[in-house]
Parts: sequence; structure tokens; C-alpha cells
Amino acid sequence: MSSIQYTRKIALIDCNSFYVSCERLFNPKIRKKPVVVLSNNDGCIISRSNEAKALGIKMGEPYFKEKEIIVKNNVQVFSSNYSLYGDISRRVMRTLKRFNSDIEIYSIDEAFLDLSNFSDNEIENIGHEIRSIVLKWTGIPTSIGIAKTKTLSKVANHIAKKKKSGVVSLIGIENIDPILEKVDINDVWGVGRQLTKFYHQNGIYNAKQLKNKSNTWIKKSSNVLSSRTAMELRGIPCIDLETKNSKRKSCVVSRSFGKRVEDLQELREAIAGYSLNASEKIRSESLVAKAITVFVRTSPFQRNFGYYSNSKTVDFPIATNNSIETVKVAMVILDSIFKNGYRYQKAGVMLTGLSNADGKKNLFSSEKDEKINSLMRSIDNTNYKYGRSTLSLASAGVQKGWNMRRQYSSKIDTADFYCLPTIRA
DNA sequence: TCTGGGGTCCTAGGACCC
DNA sequence: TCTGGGGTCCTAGGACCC
Repeated sequence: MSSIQYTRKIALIDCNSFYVSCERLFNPKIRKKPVVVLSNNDGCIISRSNEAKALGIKMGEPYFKEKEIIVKNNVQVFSSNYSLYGDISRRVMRTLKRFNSDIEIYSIDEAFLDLSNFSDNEIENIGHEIRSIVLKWTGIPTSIGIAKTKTLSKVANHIAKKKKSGVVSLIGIENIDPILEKVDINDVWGVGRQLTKFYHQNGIYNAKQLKNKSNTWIKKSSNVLSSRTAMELRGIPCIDLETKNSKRKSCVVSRSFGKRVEDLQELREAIAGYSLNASEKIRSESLVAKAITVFVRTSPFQRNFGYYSNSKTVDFPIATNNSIETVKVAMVILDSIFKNGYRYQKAGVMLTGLSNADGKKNLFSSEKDEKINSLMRSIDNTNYKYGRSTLSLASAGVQKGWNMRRQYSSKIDTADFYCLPTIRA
């Protein structure tokens, strides 16, 4: 029996220590050294090189808690540089698309790729080919897991990360139970902290045990999502590849402040800026929002000054993406939830109920709307040409004493001509 | 001193309707 | 005194993901 088989095959391609790898691209001196990248505001550690992991530096830990290890071991530290990472990500995704246009870009550093059109016997080689081409063309190392379902390809990827070859395929393996038995339940895609606790209470500690549990029990004692996970572990596809770039349903812009903010005027500047930002984002995707939410809060970690957190949502009379309108409503909301005497740590704006903007005329459309729309377009164009926030509204402020900290930025921006690094051939 | 940001989906419960 | 049953829609909050 050597007939050629074409079973369903989903690959999960995951960039290794993605942010660290991006920084290393332009800085060969840190290639073999321990490196970490910090979250916005230099708050937490969100990417670690293998050398940093080996030192015991934990994912998601506050930077200040790991500072001692970092200093002692001369770990290289970077503030996050999202325009750089976004640009490198697009290059990686573009490269992947050459293998199949049926791709789901799952996050900045991960994509699912349908490889069903390759035969079972050649699939592992294809995996190696993808990996080496991505490395050659973008400089980014990846791990690749291939299996019949997305959940299983996550499992395969998890194993691939620990292998030198970086590629693991579960295609054509008759009995995968021995493999699943070695996968902790909390490493299964879709099983977080709460579910892990629940499964442990019920004697389920690894992926094999979940796979062999009855669906009715899972659905009854948990929910449909959990039973889908179990089905997928059995090789039955329940979660489709989402290859169509479907439009998002909400848009959030929020930041922690570089220092605590107590003054309403400063909060107003911040919220106005976030509103502008969010409006611009949804305009660029031709969306309009049905409602806007504003939230403010003090630090949940330092309650000695009292804790306060509040938010409020207001519907627009007519769905909009107009900055002037979003800022105006946001200011009204902020004034209504602001309370004096607190040290605010974070605030944000959320645009929800997004839908397509095109051709949305209604009874109340007017010439004035047209003028505003064209004003928005010219703001967007100018900002696109001359850099972010060239044109803004006065309410967004210019001082921005609350702006986030980015002490360790590599200042590399592949989208900004003046930041372009030079590369030797 | 210092603890990120941006998403999705599901469920329970309330409001409302007939 | 007696106080149904079933449906839809919306929202808040929780859990999960990266």
C-alpha cells in the first residue's frame, strides 16, 4: 500500500522569541547573548531569548522583579518597538503565503497554513523547507507543527519548540496517545488557568486524558469550547481556518501612564489622544462605531492610595468614525466618571459595534458630514505621509507628561526612513 | 519608584414581548 | 386567593488567546 495520501493538514508556524529575534536582526552583537524585550511602559518581560529563559527569567514578570538577575548576568534589555515588529511580521507572513494563500494570520508571530495539497509523505520535508526559506528571507527562526486540526498542530508546535530541527508533524501517526500523554493539560490550546484547575480536580492532567474523556461529560461540566478542544485532540476538525480577513468588532486604545496622573486636564489630553488614535484606526479599515466606552483606573497593585476603577459607554446617535465626534463624546464620559483625589495609572477608549462604513448614508446625512469626512481623509493622508500625529486636535495636548516610558528602545524603525539601520551585504 | 495591550467568544440574567 | 411558558435581544462579566 503505497498510494499517495492527502489528508487534511494544518501547519502552525510560530516565530521563536519573536520580539527578541527582531531586535537581533539589526544587532548581531546580541545574537548569542541573553536578551529580553519589555512591554509598554517598560512594565513586564514579554519576550525572552533562550539564554534568558535558561537564567530562569519568567514570562510576563514585572521588570523590576527580575532586575537583579538581569543586571548580574548582563542581560540585554529592550523596550518594545511595535512598528518594527509589525513590519518584520508582514515580511514573514508574505513569505508564508507563497506556500498557500489559505493562511490565517493568528497573531503578530503566528500563522496557520493549510497544507492539505501536499501529500502525506512529503509533508515533513515541506515543513523544513518553509522553515529554512523564512529564515533565509527574513532572518526569523520559526517552529512548525503540522497535524490534522488546529489544536493538534498547536501540540505539534509545542513539541517542535524543544527540538533542534524545529519541525514536528503528527500526520500519518496511527496512535498519538503516547505523544499526548506527555503534554500537560495546561499546555493545550484553549485550556487556561481556570480550566486547568477544574481538570485537575477531575483527575485530568494531560492531553491524552482530556482526549479520552466523554464529550457529554465535558459539555455538561464545562462548555462547548472545551468539548471542541477535546474533539480536535481526537483529530476531528471543529475550528476552521479563518482565511478571509474578517473585520474586527471592536477597537481598543489604552495605555498605562509613565507616571501617575491626578489632574483631570491631563487625563483629558490622554483620552482625547486615544480617541483620535482609535478613530484613525477604524477609518483606515473603513469601519464605523456604534458606541464608545471610556475607562479610567488606579493601580490594582497599589491600593494604599485607594482604588478606583470606572467606565461608561455611550451610543452615538449615528455610527461614526469621525474624530471630532469621538473626542467630544469621550470628554463628556470622562468628566462624568472622573473622581478627584485618585492617582490614575491607566485609561483607555474602546470603540464597539463596528460595521462597514462604505455607502452608509441615512436620513440625516448632510453636506456637513461630507465636509467632515473629507477633513478626516486629509488628516489621515497627511499623517500617513509625514508620520504619526503630525495633525491632531488641540485637545490631545502637546506636553504629555504622562506618556509611557520607553527607556531601552532600540530606535530602529523600518517604516521610518531616518531610523533605517545600515546593513552590510 | 516600577506590574502591557488588544482581541474573541460564551454564558447567565434581565428586559421585553406574546 | 390564584400569578404560565416560551421566545428574543441585549449586556456585563468571565475565560481564553497572543
